[in-house]
Amino acid sequence: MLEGMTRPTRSRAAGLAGFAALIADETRAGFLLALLDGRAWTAGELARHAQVAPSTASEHLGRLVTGGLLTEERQGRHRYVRLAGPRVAQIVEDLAAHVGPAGTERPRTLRESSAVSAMARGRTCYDHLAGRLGIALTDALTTRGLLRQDTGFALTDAGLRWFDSVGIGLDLTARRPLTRACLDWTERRPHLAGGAGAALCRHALDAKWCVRVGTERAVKVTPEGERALAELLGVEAAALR
Amino acid sequence: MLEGMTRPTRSRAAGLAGFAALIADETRAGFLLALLDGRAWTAGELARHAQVAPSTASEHLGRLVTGGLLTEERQGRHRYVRLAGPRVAQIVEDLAAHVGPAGTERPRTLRESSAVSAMARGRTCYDHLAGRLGIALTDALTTRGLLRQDTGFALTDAGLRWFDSVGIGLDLTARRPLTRACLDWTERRPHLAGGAGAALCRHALDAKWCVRVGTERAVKVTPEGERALAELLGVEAAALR
DNA sequence: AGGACGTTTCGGTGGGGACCGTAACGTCCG
DNA sequence: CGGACGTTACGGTCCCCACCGAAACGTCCT
Repeated sequence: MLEGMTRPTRSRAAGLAGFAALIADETRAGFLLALLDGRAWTAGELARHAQVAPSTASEHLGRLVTGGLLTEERQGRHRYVRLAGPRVAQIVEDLAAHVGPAGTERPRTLRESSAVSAMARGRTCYDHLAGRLGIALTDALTTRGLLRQDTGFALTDAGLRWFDSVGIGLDLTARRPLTRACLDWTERRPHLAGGAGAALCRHALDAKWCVRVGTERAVKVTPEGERALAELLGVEAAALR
Repeated sequence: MLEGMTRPTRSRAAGLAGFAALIADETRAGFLLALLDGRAWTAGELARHAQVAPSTASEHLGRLVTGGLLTEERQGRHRYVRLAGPRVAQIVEDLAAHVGPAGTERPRTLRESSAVSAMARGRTCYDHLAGRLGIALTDALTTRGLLRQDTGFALTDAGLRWFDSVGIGLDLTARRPLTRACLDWTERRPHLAGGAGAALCRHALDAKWCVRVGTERAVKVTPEGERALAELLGVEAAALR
């Protein structure tokens, strides 16, 4: 029996290939990685970032928006784009994390080197915290019995109370899962993502526990942040450096 | 300041794009979807499945193996390939699930239609169970308090005892997470994956709770399986049809 | 040994798409 | 109103790569 793919299977393959093709271009991949900071960028900013002509960037953005990876907002003569949502961010993260170890190249200049080490110390990963900072928080939550990792990756009842006591609201009714393990590509270990990770990150930035540094995704912990994290989670300052 | 991507960032973009390019071809995507059944296929089988010349399939397999998506085993004149591991399977699943709703096309013939409905009823998803069967098991575990989904996606202590009592061994020391939510592209809901999902699937096949049907990933529940699932988890037979 | 079969290598062809420059279109602002 | 600026539409070029067939290479079996 000359058994080929049935048509629905073939159609699925075409869809999968088409979707992957949106990411399978260095310029578009650069856009997506930049947009992993969770903010909105203009077309021109992305063009300069990826070092291509504005017309080229415009075409790429058209494809990414049509393909559902990005959403756009027009404001005057500007075109702002951002990742279409947590689902898309997660896919890009997962792919980037899988590639991470192999695709890494050593920094050559001082600027590059310090940018890399700032990213490794702490950064945002779309809407949650990553890098050593993200790992330190995840570890602290775990050792204090607020987060369980042995049977999955879930907050405990004590963890729910902790978020409440700190004043970080969690939406337990959201369709989005409350916790999710996001693999860190600098630390090679999972850190807290999902609704709770996003809420924690938002609170950390609002309460000035950490602030964005530079133009990219890097963040650094403030002195107040060190105090708060030591008091609330027993995080040692050394783990944040 | 003419701020472009730093070299490490550029390199990450190239790596991400290169990896995505491995999936961004309809033939290779078809291979990967076929291999999501978790078994090893020969080069010729995949060539016929995707309806390309053997030489073409050979080239594609070379790229997928080099790129780390597949592993190969040579046996005599045969070249067996399989997905390189759960991590790769998860990435393909996630991408396919994200594309799923848009890329679907209606079946035209009776054969196609019955194949589709068999897949929707129950199938393997690399190493765990999916389709209505996977959902039914996940729901049953949840309503019986063996699996918690509200604060993440994790087995409870009662859940650990349940697996033990049924005689399904779980490796609590494995690097791989015990539970993970895998989004089902027919049901649009999460089902149990990860180490526990794989162990459950293996046991279900070993104990003949379900058997593979057809040449693809579809499985169907046996009468013994219906009895066992009703007794052990309170699953009603109607939920499996 | 010899034929059948699964697989691989190689050369050649064709198509898709990434890129740019130019020109046009809107918007903002003096 | 007119110039600066961000963005887009278009035409054209170039390169990459998916594909095939033919031939070669191993392996299995008789």
